[in-house]
Amino acid sequence: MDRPPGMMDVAREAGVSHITVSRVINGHPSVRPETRARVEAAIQKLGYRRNSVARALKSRRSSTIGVVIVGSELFELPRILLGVETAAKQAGYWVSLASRQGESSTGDLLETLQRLTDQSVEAIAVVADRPGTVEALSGLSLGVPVAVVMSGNVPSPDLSFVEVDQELGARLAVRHLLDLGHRNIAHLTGALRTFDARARVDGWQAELTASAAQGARLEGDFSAESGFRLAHELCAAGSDLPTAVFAGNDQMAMGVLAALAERGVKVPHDVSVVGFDDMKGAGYLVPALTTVRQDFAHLGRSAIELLVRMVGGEPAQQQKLTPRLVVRHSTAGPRAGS
Amino acid sequence: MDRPPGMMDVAREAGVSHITVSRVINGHPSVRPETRARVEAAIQKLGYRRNSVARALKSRRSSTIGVVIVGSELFELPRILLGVETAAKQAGYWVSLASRQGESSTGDLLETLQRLTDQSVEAIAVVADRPGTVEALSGLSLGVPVAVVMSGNVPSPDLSFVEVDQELGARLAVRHLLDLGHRNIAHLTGALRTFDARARVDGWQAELTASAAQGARLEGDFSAESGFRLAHELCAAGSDLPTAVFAGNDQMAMGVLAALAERGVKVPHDVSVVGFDDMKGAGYLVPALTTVRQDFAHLGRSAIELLVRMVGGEPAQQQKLTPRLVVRHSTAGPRAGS
DNA sequence: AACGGTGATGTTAACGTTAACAAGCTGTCA
DNA sequence: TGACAGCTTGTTAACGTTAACATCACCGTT
Repeated sequence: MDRPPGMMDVAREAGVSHITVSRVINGHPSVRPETRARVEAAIQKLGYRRNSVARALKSRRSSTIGVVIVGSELFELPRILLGVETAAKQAGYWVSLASRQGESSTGDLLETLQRLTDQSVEAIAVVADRPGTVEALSGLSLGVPVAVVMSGNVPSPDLSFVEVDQELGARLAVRHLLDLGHRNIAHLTGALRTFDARARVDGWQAELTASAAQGARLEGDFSAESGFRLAHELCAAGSDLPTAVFAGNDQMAMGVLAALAERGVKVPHDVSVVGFDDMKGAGYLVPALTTVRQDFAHLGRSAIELLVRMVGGEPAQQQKLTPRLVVRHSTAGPRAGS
Repeated sequence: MDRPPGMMDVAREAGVSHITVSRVINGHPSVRPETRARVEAAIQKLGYRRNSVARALKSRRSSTIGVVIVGSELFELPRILLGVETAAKQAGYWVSLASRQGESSTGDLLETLQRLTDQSVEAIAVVADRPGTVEALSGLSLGVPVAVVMSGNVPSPDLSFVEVDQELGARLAVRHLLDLGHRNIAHLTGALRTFDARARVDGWQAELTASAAQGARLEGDFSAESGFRLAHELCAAGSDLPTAVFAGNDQMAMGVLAALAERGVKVPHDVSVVGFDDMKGAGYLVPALTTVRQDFAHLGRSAIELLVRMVGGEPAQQQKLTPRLVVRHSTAGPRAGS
């Protein structure tokens, strides 16, 4: 025979019935040790492996979690994915991937989710950076637990949320600058269609008004190029140069540093710069970038752990992870004479 | 009833037998247009979706490709994954993820692969940066096509390889430096246990000896920190400072730039620096980094396309993608007086 | 000695699909 | 007219597993 051995084959080899084999495999208690040993020997001998597809069909448990990735701009996606995969493996789950490029027409999202449920995944994690996606999601009921990773703020009874507190992160960054004595703190935002960019703007704004400080806001898109361009704009604007810049993320901060270097503006002497993410190598920019660290692997892990609990019957919940300010050398007090 | 409708339900609704429904769904030619329409209406009405698990069980075609990720140091993994997912989707395949942290004990790798075949994936792509993994792989036969992504050079009749030509990339980088007039070109390598680091060393070495030039070689590990440390070592060594540094990747180049800035060594005036990868933002380092671009998405796409063809019966093959030198501002001719 | 309970094993029937074969219907040609 | 081809549709039987129920032996109890 060519096809891999099944329970029947093992059963024949061990001189028992196939159901006994099933029981051995699933660790069912009522199997005589001796029988168990015989079955296990047969399994060894034949190199039997359980057919997980048949198992999924019969038991309606696929042991698979679907992961949908919506925006591909997510720079730190791999770290999330790694956390997801690790946690899933640990919990005995598979990870099935489904990304969606381009803009989120709601129907298209639904189609992706359905493709996933067609596979009978037991739960779905949606990594989404756009509020639109979350709204689309909150409407439909798929019959499986869904957790949204990264975005928050759209409470829905059936959806779980796992996110790093972006607003808090922004506040930490801005407060750090305020503490250093800055009163004019510009914010070069990420793409405002994304959730995190908005939350960071909110945090920046809130902290600024709380301290009666001020600062310009220019919209970028998370790319280094946009940071570069906006920093130049800022400089070109002339007179009231901010003494500190809060960039939408580290990529943008890179662009800012590049632009300021081009203009001969010294960081942090003339202008302080703060990023967001703590991307790989952020500590080796020149100067080493002060930034807000997000633990992406943790994010992914939490999402899966939450989903596993939801599969077990627990209700949806919202989880906010706490970002951490990492102070390096791109921030300092404002120049005395300005 | 609570469970989703099956073919039987659709068949009843349309007044045909379930097998006709199957034929409609699979686009079988011999179904009368009128019948087809009736079935399609029933499908619409009931919101029927094919159960892909049952399909996989019966037809032994799961439409799933397994992706194993071995090293997690792969900085550019997400781009590969994106290419993989996109191509897979296009070809009508699912992507099932399985990463393996830590060092590659061969048995462990086998276990991961088997977990994948247990799911009856139709093909497996292994993203591996270590030669060890490839060797382990070349031994065993899993019964499904396997393609190795990233690593190359271990020809095996059953394995396909898709890689960016690392050696060529290194040669492009070094030749560029040679063309500029550099004769002393140091190489700060990536982790030498990885395949690409080794190939880059080879390329650097080959090009150097071909031009009777020279240069020191220091081993790093692809991290910015190692680049930083090694660049300092290089400077501390004293007298015969190289006029150019070829870093193992862009991260290391970042570290190099940081270290040189600290030492007051001007790039590119005093020393030229070349990286590898063309990571996001490489153009916004100070100075903008000359580097070798690898098209990772293309890599992922090629791997999947190759696997799909292999599923269709084509033999294994090796594919090398060509990297491209991106010249920016971190390279220039050596200082006249040195 | 008969009874009920428990623990170990087996029998049967799904899960929802597709493959293989069978059968009916239509139309054409000898 | 009958037969054969071709198109359409249906019947039956898997695929490999698990759930539900059935069976049987064995033990302690009354």
